[in-house]
Amino acid sequence: MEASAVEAELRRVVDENRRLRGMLEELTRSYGTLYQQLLQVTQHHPHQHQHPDLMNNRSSLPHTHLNTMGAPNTSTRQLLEARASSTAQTQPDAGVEDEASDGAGEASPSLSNNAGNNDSDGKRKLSQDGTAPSRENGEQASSAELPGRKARVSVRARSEAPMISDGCQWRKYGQKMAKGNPCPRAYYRCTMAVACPVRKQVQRCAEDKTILVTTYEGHHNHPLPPAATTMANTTSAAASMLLSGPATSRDGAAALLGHPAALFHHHASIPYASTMATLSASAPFPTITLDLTQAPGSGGGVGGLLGHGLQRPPVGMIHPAVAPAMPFPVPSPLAMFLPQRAPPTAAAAPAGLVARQQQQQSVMETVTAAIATDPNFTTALAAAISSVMAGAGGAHHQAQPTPRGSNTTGIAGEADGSAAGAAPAAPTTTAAGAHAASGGSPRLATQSCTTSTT
DNA sequence: CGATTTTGACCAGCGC
DNA sequence: GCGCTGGTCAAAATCG
Repeated sequence: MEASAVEAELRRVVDENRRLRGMLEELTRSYGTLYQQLLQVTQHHPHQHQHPDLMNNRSSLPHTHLNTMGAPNTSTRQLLEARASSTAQTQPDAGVEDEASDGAGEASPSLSNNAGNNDSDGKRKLSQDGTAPSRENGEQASSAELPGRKARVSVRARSEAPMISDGCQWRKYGQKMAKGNPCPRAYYRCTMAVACPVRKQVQRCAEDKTILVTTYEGHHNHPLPPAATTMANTTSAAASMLLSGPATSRDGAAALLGHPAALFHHHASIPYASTMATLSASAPFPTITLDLTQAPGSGGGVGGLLGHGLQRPPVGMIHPAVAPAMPFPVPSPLAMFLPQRAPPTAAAAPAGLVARQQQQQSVMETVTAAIATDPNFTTALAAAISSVMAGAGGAHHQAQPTPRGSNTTGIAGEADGSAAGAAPAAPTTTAAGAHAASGGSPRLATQSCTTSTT
């Protein structure tokens, strides 16, 4: 009896495996189709905006927004289609530009409007931004953002270094002791351009000093190096998501809390946010936190994903300084947040080229293996795909507490107890970090999305 | 010597 | 109005 039961179960799993495989293949096809369409669109619509930020985004989109996804993504297609239509309706002047860029987000009213409306910058603006018409003009391109709202994107990453490497040049302009944290908070501004408005705060987590919390604010008004492009896209897109959310809501983040899928579908340009994003609805500034603290080996969700090889991007996107140290290639945006390690080995670059094809060929096998080795993951993947295919209405935002025990994600299962950070409502900053010890699966839905798209 | 960091002072917002 | 806090300035110090 028992043997037959096991056999039946095995058969069921095999069938499920086969079914999922088919779904993945379908997603792969969809991805390819979408990518081709995107290429066509970008080719047929030459630059219409001179804003360097937008230009930068456009050029980087195919790689950073799609490739880093690492896998087929029907929702991305849905996103682009939806955005293409919405763009045509709401921003006829913008053409397809916004479709390829981060759209309203990139124009980031958060900063542009801040430049004009936010009084906190008052006097400094006169001295710093007054000479930077590009900032004013370029970022005023977008009117989608509500005035006075200032989005921030917080990134949590484990790092021994005083500051994570994100590809940009920063100059420290201040340091303060923040209340409730023995570690000082450092203030940096981007120095890659004279009047670049981007600033960031760096502070170690009070609970776990190995975690470095970097908060970005603003949008670069200059071209970015490749290493920084993805980061900029990610943060700006995340910020735009917060700021361009339902206009009727006082807080876009709050609105999104109930629709995590909206985050994913509406802003697929946030390649990783769906994996570990936490939205703060009540903070002075709408803040989205990208939690990258759960590196491989820590038992965290992200590590679980990486461990399963599901976030394999094209090797070209691998951060050379980190990739060699990772069990699997890490998307550059992730890699750049990881603790800086020794310089890349000589074998890193060539190995990447060689591995590229091998990876593409073995992704399916890897996924299959992952599914086979983690039953929970199977369920998670199925649920994720189902949720994606069902549209944006089916998921729950991670910030909404999920009943304990409903551990349906393989990630959560693997990270059960340690990384299933309960971030109920996340009142202030980020509660999704590895230090969040309470159970639940607040990231259930968004992780599922990630699972299905990476 | 220019760029960057340090650090005390200043300012604005907010709560009481 | 006052005090607290976060954020920034800017002179001095330090670095390369």
